[in-house]
Amino acid sequence: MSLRIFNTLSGRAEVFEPLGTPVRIYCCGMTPKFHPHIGHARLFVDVDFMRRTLEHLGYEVRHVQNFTDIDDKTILRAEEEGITAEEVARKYTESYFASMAQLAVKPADEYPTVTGYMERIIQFVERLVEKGFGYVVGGDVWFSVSRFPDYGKLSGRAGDAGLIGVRKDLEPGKRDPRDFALWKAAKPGEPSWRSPWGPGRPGWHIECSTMVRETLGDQIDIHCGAEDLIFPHHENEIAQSEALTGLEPFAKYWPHVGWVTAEGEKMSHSLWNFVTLQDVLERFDPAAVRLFLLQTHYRSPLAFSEEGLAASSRSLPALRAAYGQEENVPGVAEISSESALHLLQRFDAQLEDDFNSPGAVGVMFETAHEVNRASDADRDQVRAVLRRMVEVLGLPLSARRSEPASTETILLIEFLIELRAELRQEKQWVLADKVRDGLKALGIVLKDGPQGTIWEREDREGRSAVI
RNA sequence: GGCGACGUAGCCAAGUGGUUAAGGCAGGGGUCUGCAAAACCCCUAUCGUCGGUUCGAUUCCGACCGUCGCCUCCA
Repeated sequence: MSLRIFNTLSGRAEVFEPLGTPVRIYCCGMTPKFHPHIGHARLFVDVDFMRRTLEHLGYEVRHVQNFTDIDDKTILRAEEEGITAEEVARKYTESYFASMAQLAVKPADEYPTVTGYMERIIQFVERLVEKGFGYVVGGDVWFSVSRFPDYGKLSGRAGDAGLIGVRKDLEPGKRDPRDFALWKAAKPGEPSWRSPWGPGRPGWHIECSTMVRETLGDQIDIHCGAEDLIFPHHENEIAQSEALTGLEPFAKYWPHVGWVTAEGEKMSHSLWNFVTLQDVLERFDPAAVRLFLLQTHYRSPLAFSEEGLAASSRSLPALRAAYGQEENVPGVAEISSESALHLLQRFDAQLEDDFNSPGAVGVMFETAHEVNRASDADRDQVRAVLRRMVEVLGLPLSARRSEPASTETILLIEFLIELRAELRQEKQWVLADKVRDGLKALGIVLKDGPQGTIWEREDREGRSAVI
């Protein structure tokens, strides 16, 4: 088997054949104009899962993700908050990193920003003008779509069809309704940068073309982002980049991540119907949030729901128990148990089928059950495989939210367990149960097993940890 | 209007032209336990509707119904 990736460019899944090593991935990041919401989390968790899959399958990966730290929205937000656009970008970029760390999203290798690449963006626009793909009107620079015959190949909006829906009222100076801004002259009071065309700032699409080229090269393997970026953003990126370099494809594979909806509608900052990640991570275990997101395939629409999050939370204790605590488990390479290897193969097959995370999650749960079913001889091996699966899915199972219990608390609990053991020996069931119920009320759960009684702390929705 | 996605058990969600249609949550029965908890075993789906192709379709094609999205800033 080999990895297959759905490519928006061709409209079907294709066998993944990288251009070289490392595999170069660029992901359109966020505009830090507010706290990230669940929709952002979905994109970045899914992309992180793709990256982990590639690494698991033996590829070396170089992953770049940008921040659009200056645009109309950050400027607007700055006015609302009474701070500078720069401060807005910094504040919400920090919020992004805080939430992503909780979700165990691996950091990208580089996080370019618009402001950090301003000179090179300007040079990129200059080259496009020189080559006749851009034209200057006043302080604005426009990309001339008619000069790029391949326009529309990603989104399927070509020719006349592409015209429909484009803003009807032609902006002053535009020669063709499809043309889009490479550089926008600054309005009074707006942040601006000096350029050959006067003070202004980059159009929305040129930043990504520039940053891809500067950080990864003229042609890359995978360019991802959310579905809504297909048109016009990614379409325009292709036009700019391929026009400049004369090389195609600009990016070989274009997987696009689907929506998160809230109450039947697409969740978005502009509709104000979003749930911030901060808020969700406050109320639910980060591992449950990540699991919830991964339980839907990246291309399918995902309906946000508290019930879904709660269901994912409830599935964690069993998974954590099978995952185990401190035990040393063998490395995946040393595994000989046939059932363990078979499970891993089935897991990999799901990954290779266009990053089928729900399928992979299914195999992971089967593996967790197999840990309990396996013979003593095989258990560690199955557990090792389970741990690898959890790692590839990136579930932060071992992250612990609550404060560790103090030594005194632990001694006290152990004393009560001893006391209860004696009561049980004397068949003083009422008193023994009173101890157990009392601890339960404090969030301490006792479990009697063949080796004695163990205790766990129940934190939040369905979360428990052996301490 | 143009382009596209989706409709599988109570809920969420994979998947397949023909043996038993994953997995999670919820529910039911059982084993274990002093009772629980955990764990394990078992049970719960004629795959939106109507046609067509086929020896055979939930899976392919068409129509219809329903839900959602992009075409304007959007992850």
